[in-house]
Amino acid sequence: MEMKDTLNLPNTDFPMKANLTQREPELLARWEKEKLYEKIRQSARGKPQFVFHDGPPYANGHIHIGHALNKLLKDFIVKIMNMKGFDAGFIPGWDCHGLPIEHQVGKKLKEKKLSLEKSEIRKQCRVYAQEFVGIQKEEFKRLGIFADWENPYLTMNFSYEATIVREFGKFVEKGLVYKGLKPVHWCTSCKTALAEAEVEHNEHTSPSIYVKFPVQSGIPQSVGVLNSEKLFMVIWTTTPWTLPANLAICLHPEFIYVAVAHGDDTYIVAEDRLSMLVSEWEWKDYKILGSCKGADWENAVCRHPFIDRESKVILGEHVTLEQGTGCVHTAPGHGQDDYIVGLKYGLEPYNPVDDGGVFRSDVEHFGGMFVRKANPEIIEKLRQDGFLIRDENIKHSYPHCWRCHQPVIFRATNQWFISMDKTDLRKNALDGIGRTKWIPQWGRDRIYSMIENRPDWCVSRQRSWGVPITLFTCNACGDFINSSDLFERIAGGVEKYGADFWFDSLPEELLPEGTVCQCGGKEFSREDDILDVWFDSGVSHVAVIEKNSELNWPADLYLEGSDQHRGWFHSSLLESIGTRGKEPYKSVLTHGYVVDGKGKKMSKSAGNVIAPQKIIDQYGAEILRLWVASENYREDIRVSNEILKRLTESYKKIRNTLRYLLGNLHDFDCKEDQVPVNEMLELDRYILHRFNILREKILTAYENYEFHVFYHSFSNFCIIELSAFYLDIIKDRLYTYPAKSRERRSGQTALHILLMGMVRLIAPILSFTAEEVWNHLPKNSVDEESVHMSQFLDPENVSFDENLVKKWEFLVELKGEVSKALETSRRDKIIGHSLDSIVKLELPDNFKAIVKNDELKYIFIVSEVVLVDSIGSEEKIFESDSLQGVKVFSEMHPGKKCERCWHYFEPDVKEGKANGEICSRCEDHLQTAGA
RNA sequence: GGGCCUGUAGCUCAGUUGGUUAGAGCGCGCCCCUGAUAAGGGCGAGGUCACUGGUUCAAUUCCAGUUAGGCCCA
Repeated sequence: MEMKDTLNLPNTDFPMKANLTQREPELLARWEKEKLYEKIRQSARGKPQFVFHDGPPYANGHIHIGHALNKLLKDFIVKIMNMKGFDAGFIPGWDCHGLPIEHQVGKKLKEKKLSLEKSEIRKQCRVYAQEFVGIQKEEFKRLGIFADWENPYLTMNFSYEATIVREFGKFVEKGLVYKGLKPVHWCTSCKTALAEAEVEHNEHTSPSIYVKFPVQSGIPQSVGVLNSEKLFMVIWTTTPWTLPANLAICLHPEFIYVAVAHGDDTYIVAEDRLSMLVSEWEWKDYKILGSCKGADWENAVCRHPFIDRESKVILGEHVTLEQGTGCVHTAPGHGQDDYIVGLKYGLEPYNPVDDGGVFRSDVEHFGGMFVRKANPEIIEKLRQDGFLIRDENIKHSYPHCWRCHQPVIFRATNQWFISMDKTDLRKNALDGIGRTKWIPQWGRDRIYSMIENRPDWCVSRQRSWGVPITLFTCNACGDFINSSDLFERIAGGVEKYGADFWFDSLPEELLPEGTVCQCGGKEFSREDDILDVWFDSGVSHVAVIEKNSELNWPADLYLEGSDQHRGWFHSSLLESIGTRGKEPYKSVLTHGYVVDGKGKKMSKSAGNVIAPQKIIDQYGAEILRLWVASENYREDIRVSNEILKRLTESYKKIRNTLRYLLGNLHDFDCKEDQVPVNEMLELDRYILHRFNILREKILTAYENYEFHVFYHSFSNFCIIELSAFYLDIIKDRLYTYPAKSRERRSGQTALHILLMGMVRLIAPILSFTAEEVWNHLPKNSVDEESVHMSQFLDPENVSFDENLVKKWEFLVELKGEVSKALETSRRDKIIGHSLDSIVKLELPDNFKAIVKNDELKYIFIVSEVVLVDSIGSEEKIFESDSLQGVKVFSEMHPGKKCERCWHYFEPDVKEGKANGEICSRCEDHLQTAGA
C-alpha cells in the first residue's frame, strides 16, 4: 500500500450518494433564507427583458403530475433565460373563482346545515381558495421552482377583480356586449340554472313518440313526383313537451332520405333508418316512391301539427342514424344542438316555459300546464288529430338536478354575450393568430379553427363565486346603462372592498343619484350573474403584465398544455384583441399530457395515477426534473416506475462524473495552476473541443425549448466521451505524475474548464445538484454565491483544426478496434486488465502518417504498442471491419508490472535502479515530486 | 360522430429531403478491474420502423384506409 500513498488519487467531500430526499429540503431552505430569487431578479436589472407569463392553475386540490410538468418546463425556461443574460421573472398565479370551489364549499355548508346565503358562500369560497393556494404553493416550491412565491397573482385579489370589472367595461363601451337567449340546464323545482357539472345522469322513463309533420312546400324535384297533399316528414322525440317550441326539422345534408308510401300517406325518413322503423311500426305493405339527399330538402317547409306555424326544414351535421328517423325535431330554445343550428338559420331560441316549468298562458292548448304533466295531453292531441304514428315508454339516461334529484329541462334563458362579429372580434383574433408564433406549429391550426367556428362568447353564469357582471338594466325598456363613469365608480369600489362591493351595496348606493335611462326610466335592476371564469383568467395579461410598469407588454411566451387552445390561450386572445386590438403574447408553447407507462391516461378508477409527491418522496424532485427534461413533451409523455428507475441510474452517472471531476481538482487552484489553453496537451484540447460542440448543441436546444436534447447529449457526453474515453485515459497522468507537473496541470485545467461549463449547463434542469457541485468547487473558481446567479460561458478557443479533428476521430475509432482485439485475448484468458498487454499494430500508410507512436499506449491503456509494417500471419490476429487495413495482435506483456503505475516494463538490472519494483518513469516522477 | 396530434429495439430518444447490413445511451447477457469502489472499463444479443393497401425500379420515410392512444368538441 506504500506505492498508493505516492499517487495523486481523487479526493472530495462531494458525496457519491445523492440522498436527494434529504438534501433537497436543505438547499430549498437555504435558497429561501438567502432570498435567492430576489437576488437573481436584482442582478438581472437593466438586461434585455424576456417576459414569460404564467397561466394560473385552479386553486383546488393538490398538484398532480401534469401541474408539475407544466411548472417545471416554465422553471427551466426562466432559469435558462436568466443564465443567457436576460431579465426574466416568474410571477406565479392562481385561478380562484368558479364552480368547483363553490361546489366544495356548498357541500361543506350543507353538511354543517349552515345558511347558503350568497355572501356567506362567497366568504367561504375565498377562504377555501386561499387555503389551496397555500398548499399548491408549497408543493410547487418543493420542486425547486424559482418564482416570486411571496407575491403571486390571484384572480380573487381585489385589484385583480377590479381589473376584471374594468376590462369587461371596455367590451360594454365598445358595444360588443348584448343580452340574448341561450338554452341551459334548468331545475324547475330549485328554479335555477345548472352548470354541466351540476347535472347528474340517472335512469328515467320518458315517452317515445313518432310525429308526422305535413309537408307544405319545397319538395325537391330529385325525389320524384309526390303528392304534397298527404306527404309527411316524421320526427321522433322523448320530450313531447318541447313540441310547442318546435321551429324546424333538421336533416343531415349527406344522408339519403326516402319517400315511403303506406296506406294513403307518404312519409319522409332516412333510408338507413327505414328497416328499423317499419318493424317498430309493424308496417307490412309499404312502397318506396323515391329518394334524394338531405341537402335537397333545404328550404322546404312543414306545418306544425297543432300550432298555426311553419316548421322549416334545415340541415345540420349533428343528425345521426343511431335513433329516430333522421329527421330531427328542432326547438332552439330547448336544446344545445337545436340552438346552434338555429343560430345559423336565424331561428330564435323560443322558450314558452317559465321558471317553474309551466307553459306560459299564450301557449295554445297547453298554457298553464307543467311540462311533464303536459306530455300525455300533447300525445293525446296528436293522436286525435292524426299526427301520431306511434307512442310507447322508454327507459333511458336523463339529466337530473344534483341537489334535488328531479329531472331537469333544457330551457332558453337570458344570458350576456360578447359578439364575435359585430366589431370584427373574430376576424381580428384570426389575424392575431397569424402574427403569433405557435410551437409546435399545428397549434396555430387548432386555435384558428376554434376561433373561426365558435359562437358568440356567453360570459354570464348564474352562480355566486365570481366577479359580477356590473350592469344595471332599465326596468322600463330592458336596456342596460352603458356609462364608463359608472363602470369606473364600481371598479373603484371593487378595488377597495372586493367584488362583494357589488353584491353587498344597495342599487341606490352604486348608481349616481338622478340616473335616468335614455328611455326616461328611473328604476333599474342590478345584474345578479357573474362572469365566466375564463374571462377572469383572460385578463391576466392586463393585471399581471400591463399594469406592472417594469414589464413589457405583450408577453414573450405563454406555456400551457394543449387543452388551453380552447381555454386560456383562447380567452386571453379574445380579451386582448377585443380591448386592445393586439394579441397578448408573441409566442405560445404547448406541451402534451402525462399518460401512464402504456400510454393510457391516468385516472383514479384505472388506478394508474402517479403523484408527484410520491416521486419526490421516493426519488427526489431532481429525478422528476430530469424526467421532464428527458421526454419530448410536445407529444404526450409517459411516466412509470421503470422510466423513473432508468432516470435514477442516469442521474447517478451524471452525478458520479461530476464527482470525479471534483475529486481530481482537490489540489487545483485555477488562479495559480491553470495552464494556458495553447500549452495544453493535445488530448486535453481535444476534449475541450468536444465539449465546445456539446455546449453549442445544448444552448441551441435550450433556445428551441428542446430539453430532451440536453438530456441525451449531456448524459452521452458523460458516458462516452468522458467516462469511457477521456477520464479513463488521463487517470494515469493525474495519478502517477508529480502533482505540480505540467502534464498533470494540463489535465486538471481541462477538467476544471469542463466542470465550470457543465455545472452551468445543468443548472436550469438539475438545479439542486448543480448547486451542490457549486458548493464543492475548488478555490478561486467562481465569484457568484450560487450557480443560479451565474451565466452560461462562452466556448474556449482550443484552435483545433480540421486535421487534428480528423486525427482524433481516427484515434477514437482505433481505440474501439483495439478494445475488440483485447477482448478476444481476454476471452482466451491471455490477459485480464488491458495494461497486461502489448499490442502489435499494422496501419495503412494514410493513418501511419498522422499518429505518434508514443501516445498510442496511453490512449489504448496498454503497456506497449509496437507499430509494424506487416503483422505477419500469426493466428488470432484481429482485422478491423470498419477501419480498412487495420490489423491488431495482442498478447501478454513479457516484462514486469510496475507496482506504482501498473504499466509493464523491461527491468534494467545493470543500471541498478531501485530493485526493479517500479519503472523508470515512476522513478523520475517520485524524484521530481520529492524534490 | 367531428377537428387536431401521436405510434422506430424492454425504456428514453436519433434518423431516412424514398435508395446498400435502421443508430445512441440506458437496461439485459457475458467478461475484466478493484487506485472514481454501493464505483470504473470492455464485448455482445435485441427492431417484419403499429397494421393493410396504393404510388414508385425502390417506402420505415409519400398517399389512403384500419387500429391503438391523447387533447378539444359534439
